[in-house]
Amino acid sequence: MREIAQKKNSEKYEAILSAAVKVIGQAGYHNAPISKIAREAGVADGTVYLYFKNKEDILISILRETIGTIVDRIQEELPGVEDPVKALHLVVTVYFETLGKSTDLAMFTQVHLRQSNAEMRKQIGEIIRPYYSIIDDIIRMGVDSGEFRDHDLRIARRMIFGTMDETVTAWILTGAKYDLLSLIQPVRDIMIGGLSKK
Amino acid sequence: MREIAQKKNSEKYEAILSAAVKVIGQAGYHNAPISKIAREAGVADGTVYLYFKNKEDILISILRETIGTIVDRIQEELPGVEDPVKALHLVVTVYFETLGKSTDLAMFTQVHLRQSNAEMRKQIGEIIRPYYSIIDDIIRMGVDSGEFRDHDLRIARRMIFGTMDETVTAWILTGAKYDLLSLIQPVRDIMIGGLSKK
Amino acid sequence: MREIAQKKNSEKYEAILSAAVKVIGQAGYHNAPISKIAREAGVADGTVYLYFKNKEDILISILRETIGTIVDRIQEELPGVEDPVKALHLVVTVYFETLGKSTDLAMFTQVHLRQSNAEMRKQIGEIIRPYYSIIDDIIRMGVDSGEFRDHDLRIARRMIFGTMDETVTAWILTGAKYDLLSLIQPVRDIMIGGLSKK
Amino acid sequence: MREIAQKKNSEKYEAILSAAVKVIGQAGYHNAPISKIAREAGVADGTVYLYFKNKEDILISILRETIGTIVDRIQEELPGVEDPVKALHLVVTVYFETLGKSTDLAMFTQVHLRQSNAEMRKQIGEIIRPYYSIIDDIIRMGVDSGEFRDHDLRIARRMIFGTMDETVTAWILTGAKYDLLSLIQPVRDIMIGGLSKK
DNA sequence: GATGAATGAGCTTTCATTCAT
DNA sequence: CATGAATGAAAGCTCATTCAT
Repeated sequence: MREIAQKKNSEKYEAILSAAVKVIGQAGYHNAPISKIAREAGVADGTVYLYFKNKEDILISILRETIGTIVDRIQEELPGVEDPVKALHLVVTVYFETLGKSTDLAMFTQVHLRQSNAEMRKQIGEIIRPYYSIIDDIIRMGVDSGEFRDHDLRIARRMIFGTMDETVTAWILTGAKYDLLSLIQPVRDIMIGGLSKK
Repeated sequence: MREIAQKKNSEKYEAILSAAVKVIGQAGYHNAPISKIAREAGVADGTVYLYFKNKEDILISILRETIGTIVDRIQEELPGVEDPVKALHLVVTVYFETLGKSTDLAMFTQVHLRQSNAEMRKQIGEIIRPYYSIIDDIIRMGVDSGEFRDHDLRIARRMIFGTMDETVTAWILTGAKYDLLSLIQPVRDIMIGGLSKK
Repeated sequence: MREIAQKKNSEKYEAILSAAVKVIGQAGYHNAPISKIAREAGVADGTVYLYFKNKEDILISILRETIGTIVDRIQEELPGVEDPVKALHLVVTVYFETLGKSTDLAMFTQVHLRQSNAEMRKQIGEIIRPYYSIIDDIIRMGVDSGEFRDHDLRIARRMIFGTMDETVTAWILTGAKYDLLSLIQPVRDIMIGGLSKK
Repeated sequence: MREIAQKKNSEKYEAILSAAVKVIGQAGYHNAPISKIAREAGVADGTVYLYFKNKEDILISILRETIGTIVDRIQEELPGVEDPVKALHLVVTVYFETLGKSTDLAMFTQVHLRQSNAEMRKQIGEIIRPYYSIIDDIIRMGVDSGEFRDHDLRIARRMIFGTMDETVTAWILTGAKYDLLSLIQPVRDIMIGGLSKK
């Protein structure tokens, strides 16, 4: 098996990933043949396998890049934020901004990524972990500062993540007819309500 | 095409449905050939098509029965409940109880049901609608009674549904190692926090 | 295997045959499931097998009855005809009248009957033989009377049959928009031309 | 869907087509699984779909090539022929020579091609049209030269085509035991008789 | 005689992946 | 590095036929 590592900055690697987001986002994982992705990327079918181990690897890679981008942005801006409410605002903002910019990417993340088997879900879980860690840190920050009640961390995290997730899914599945960013404030508020002391 | 209607109470219909929950729940929709479901149900492949129009119809039917059961139970018990907090408690309880009883069913609902195409999602949406309606009614009840803040209905609903959904998904994907029912109280509390006035 | 003989006059036997002509005539042999024929005939699927050995047997039986009717009518009227031209006129007339009356039957005979395998073709050949004999007799009659040239019998027969066949096929495949009977005269004339001495 | 065009000169394209003529010619369209054709052609099942859209496309393509060859040959030689009788002779000759050379091809054309549904018959009709045109032209030529009576064009064409068709069908269905070419002369003669003035 | 539920063989088509060039 | 022709396994679905009732 040829080496795939460190091709990740190649032009074709990026082209294939973009093509995959578009094709899978619009047609779904099981209606997105490699040949279609390759054509969209302007490469031959076989070339895809020079950059990705297999079709699943494409799915995973997209998620890794997407979540990577989100986590990077948050970790870059978060250090300057001391207010847990503002921190949560940042998390929601980055999430909504990233997915709100591209319906293909949103469809991919919220809908088609779900078409995965057990092994892939394990990998997905690991990729998402740093994102969860950030949320956990914010909750802890709020609890320490006395602003939040002392919730079970997992429950609080799931409320935050579940609310964001459901909001974006509903947005994309109803046709992305409004600006997702307009929901940052109310979504953050209802979360804060759930977390805060009375 | 032979008539499929009103075979729904037949023994074989139930057998196929149960087999499908089990096989799809464990292997996933796209790794669950009809032949596997049929074998599990103890019938011939062709028999499946005497009871279901096609493979998608099985998926939809399972959801309809599951959500149907949940909605029925809630609508049966809800009329006697006047406190919105208790009403929400009921909703969470029925949801967690139903899915907490069968990991196959939970896997099916939380994970594999997501493996659907555009057309199926439309049907799924219609089946789930009454469930959303119940949640909306409870929110309105709370707002009217002055207990809840006057949230955007959709935001509030998504927070409630997203939180429950994420909670069950996390439970099932981490191996269903604890009793889902133990989370009813804290999940309800964090939701109420998000909805309530300070 | 149960006895099928002598059921041929039964009401259900006729009902199934009629239904088969209609269903096969409209949908084609391979799009005419037994279940569809049975429903059209108002009987259960299994009942068909009390009257016919299998699906092919239905096809054969229809042809036998149709050709039988045609041959019977011709043989009934032919003895009074001494002019070979008039005899040929009779043959064409009966053929066109029989098929011109029912587009389902015409589609069946001219189009869908062709969907047969080697074994069936053998049977079809035997059923059609008496029809060929009649045509042969007429040609001989004309040759004996000095009206026709002394053609190779088979060639002449094929010209006659081929011309009729092609005429009816063209009529039915172009939508049966005109009266088939209007072609009796010109078709007969061109045949006679081919057969006659200069 | 990958491009199929212009693969028509490929070696495999020809191999599949030949295999299809053989397999369908011997077993019939509905008894000729793609797998059998592929094996006969020495390719994998999937390869067939690189060269043909689907199974019907194979049928149509064979006809197109066959009729194409016949029409091409006739149109090549016809311009030099001014006698309508000789022209008709040419038409019969080319038809009989082409089909007389290969019993598989004859079986295909005369028997199994009939196993088609409505949509395919439409396409078949269009492919055959130029062949009909040639016959029509010859008839007109004969009428203009005063050699033929002024027949209804369609009747005359059907007599010609029906006679040839029936002749070849009878030849192939009786086992191709004699040389089809020996029938050119008598078949032509009986046609000419039908067309000519007394 | 009649029913119709049940069977299971069989077929077309798709597509991830490989590998000779 | 790149190509794209070729592969062949895999799966959903239909339907002629049987047989217990």
